[in-house]
Amino acid sequence: MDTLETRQLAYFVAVAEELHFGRAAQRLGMAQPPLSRAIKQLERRLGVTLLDRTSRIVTLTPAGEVLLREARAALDAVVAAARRTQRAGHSDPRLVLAMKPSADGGLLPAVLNAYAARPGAPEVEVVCSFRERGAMLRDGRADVALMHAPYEDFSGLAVEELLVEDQVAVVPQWHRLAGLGAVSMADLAGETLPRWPRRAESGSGPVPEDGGQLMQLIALDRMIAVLPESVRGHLREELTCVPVVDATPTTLVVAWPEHSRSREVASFVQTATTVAADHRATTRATPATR
Amino acid sequence: MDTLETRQLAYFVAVAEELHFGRAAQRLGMAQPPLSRAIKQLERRLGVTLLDRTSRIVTLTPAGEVLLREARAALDAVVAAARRTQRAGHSDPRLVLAMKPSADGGLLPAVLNAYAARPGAPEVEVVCSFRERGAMLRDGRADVALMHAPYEDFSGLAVEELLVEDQVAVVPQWHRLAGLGAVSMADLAGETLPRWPRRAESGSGPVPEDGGQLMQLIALDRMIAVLPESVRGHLREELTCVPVVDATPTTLVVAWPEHSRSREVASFVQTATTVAADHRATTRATPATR
DNA sequence: GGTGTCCATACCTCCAGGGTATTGACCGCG
DNA sequence: CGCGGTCAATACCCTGGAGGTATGGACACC
Repeated sequence: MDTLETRQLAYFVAVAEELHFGRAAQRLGMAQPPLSRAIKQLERRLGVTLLDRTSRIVTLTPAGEVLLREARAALDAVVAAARRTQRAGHSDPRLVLAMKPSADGGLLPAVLNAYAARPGAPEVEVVCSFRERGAMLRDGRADVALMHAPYEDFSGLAVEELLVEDQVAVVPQWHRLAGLGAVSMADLAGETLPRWPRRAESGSGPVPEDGGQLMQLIALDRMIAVLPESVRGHLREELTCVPVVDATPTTLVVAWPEHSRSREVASFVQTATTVAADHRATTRATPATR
Repeated sequence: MDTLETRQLAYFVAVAEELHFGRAAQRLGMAQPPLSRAIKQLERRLGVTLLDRTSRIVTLTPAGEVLLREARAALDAVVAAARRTQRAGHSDPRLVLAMKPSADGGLLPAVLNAYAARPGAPEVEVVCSFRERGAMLRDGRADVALMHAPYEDFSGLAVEELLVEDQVAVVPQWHRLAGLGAVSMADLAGETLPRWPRRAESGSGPVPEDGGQLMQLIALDRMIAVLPESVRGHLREELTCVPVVDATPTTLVVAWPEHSRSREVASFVQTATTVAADHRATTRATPATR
């Protein structure tokens, strides 16, 4: 038996996500009957039932859930292959760095300068994405990313630690906590904290789409947030922040797709780690400048 | 533009590996012209030249090298998806453990017993592979593997350390080093050591295909080997071993495919780590039993 | 220049993937 | 209980593209 085709995987993912052949077909831009056939053929090929369909409702079997997970990963790998190849071929070598806005730990400028100083270093294109950086690495839209452990999913990625940051609570200046020198997590009880959806779970409460929106919500006193202390440099006037003594520290890491150890990526990672090491040394020497 | 098909990737990999359209077509079980067309179509689709062909010799462009790497990974992911799905569906849940023969650090029996004692634990099928365990995890032939850091490629895999082992030199009993209480790497100068081909490099010297063959070669005085000390328990009569004081210690790890965090795998990993911790504790209490 | 090698082109065939129309199972509702 | 509504499955047709054969054309070696 030869390997599955990506088309089949994409079809299955669509159906598994919609749990509805009609809608899935619509989403795929095709009619429903061929889709039904394709899925059935896939099941025959694997010798496994993937979906239980009672002409009223469609559900995933355990095997179907496995395939959904695996198929997503495989499709990511395929589109990543295409994208990386295109970028490797289309002259103009650029390194795409993905990051969350204002989440560079304050050392991005230094890193970019140091990297640009390297002989033969390509131009670095910085793209900002609030909650997609892992996926961007996996599917080839980005080459390296700044991410925060332990809050993100690093499967398929290689990482190198840059620096450990304590966390601070970001609050409006007139907030009850604003004057305090430090607070603990217990002091935050009762406050609305943002919900970071790990995997598209629709929980209750607001889900900020980007950093600006988050800051806006905080300024409006709708919520407060616990963030790495390097946000201090990026706060708008009416906000301030208070150290949270017992929040687990967050680690800024540089991440890249595991196998693609290109010269440019390796060089960037190395630059970033050395700059971070310097940074740690100097801030330790002159602590708490603010 | 929609995604590449696995067929195209497989075709490209074949050509890129053979660097010869005729042989690649033969290997794929098809005629040469359609293959040429398919590759050309792939290049058009990506907008990138993958191969330089001068009607005499075929070479990979840089972009082609990128695609070769990426395509292999993507194909692995696809076949892994199929295999894991089949295993998830075909009743009879078994956990497949891949290991190198006699490379269990002496704690496999305890791990298997402890795991079997867990309620609802599936049967464990142990498969031995001398130099394919990483690939077996990546393409879904195995669920977990015992591997040795830092000698293997762990990209795409998650690992958990089990135990650190010092290394010993395995030599015939009549060998000049056999009587010594310990040796250093310098003492091994001039000896023939096995070449472990990382990625199908054909270096000089013998390349043992499996452990038995290796031991045979040692017994025939054709070579000696530096291995983790837990091989002591598996040596044939005419061989002995000598600690190598300055060899970098090797770490026995349990590895599994990064995203497939199934209950069974997680449970096995947990069992293995606790058993290993116990093992470390007891061997520290009663050191050097042999 | 002849010959062998090897990739590209031209042209044909055929099946698999896709479309339309319809059936059949299941539910809700009057 | 019958009626319409919703979906997936089935039946049937049709077209594009994957694959095959024959041949051309570039290049090296003798």
